[in-house]
Amino acid sequence: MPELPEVEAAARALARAAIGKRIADVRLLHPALRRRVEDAAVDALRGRRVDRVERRGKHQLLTLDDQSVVHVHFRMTGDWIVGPAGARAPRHARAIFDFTDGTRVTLADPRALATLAVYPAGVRPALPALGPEATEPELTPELLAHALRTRRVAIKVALLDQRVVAGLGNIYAAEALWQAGIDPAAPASDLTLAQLGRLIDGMRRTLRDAADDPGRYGRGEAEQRLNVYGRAGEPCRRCDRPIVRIVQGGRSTYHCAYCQRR
DNA sequence: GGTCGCCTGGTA
DNA sequence: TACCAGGCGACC
Repeated sequence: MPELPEVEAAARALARAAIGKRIADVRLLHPALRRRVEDAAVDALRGRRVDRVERRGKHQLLTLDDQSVVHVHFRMTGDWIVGPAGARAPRHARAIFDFTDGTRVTLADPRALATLAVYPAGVRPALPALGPEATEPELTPELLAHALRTRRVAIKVALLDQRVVAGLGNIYAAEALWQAGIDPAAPASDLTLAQLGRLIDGMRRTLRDAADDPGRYGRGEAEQRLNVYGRAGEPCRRCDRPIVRIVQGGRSTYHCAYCQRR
């Protein structure tokens, strides 16, 4: 559940489930998480109260009452599952937070690529640099042009760079480019201000549509609102020509070669 | 510019 | 059995 609207929904669910509660126990169930987090750091969470839940880009930060911070990134397939403590661990449970009121939040993550880090009070969480989010008014064509001025990489690849714009993933980057009628292979620095304006509109529209229905994309109703992603060979909803799949930076890009030509 | 590794699961 | 997968960092 990796792109911004989904992480936003997850962070809200986490806030509802955790803020104000005291941690009774934390267990890391997957060796990849245990490798990354010291036992002592996990133990130190016991007895702490969750004061704040914040989202920055696709990162989630839980601030505890002693000002220590738990940093979680879902990567590809992470999600929160809220339920009663004492129940059987959900499928693909990788970490479990039990609260003293008898409730539980589980990090479920089939691919086990999600990351979790604990920062003691006074240690700043080591978040990577993040650009503005597409929905923020400070993101203007001029600012985007500045960020991309030296970037010869394909615009699709640049959009996945969270330092440029925070929150877009592989699916919505392709969708935004379709909305804007921009060739995903165009060098990022070649785009005109007019194109960048359309691109920002396309990102906002894509994210707004997704936020209306933050259910899982890739199946069910959510995928019906995708215009290009996963639709290779199917007709473009604007011009009826077939959507094509290309690979950029090792990842699939779907686009309409007619509507999105240079 | 690109590739690989991290992990596991779903699907052709 | 092989390929694909929504992220991201390390590396060439």
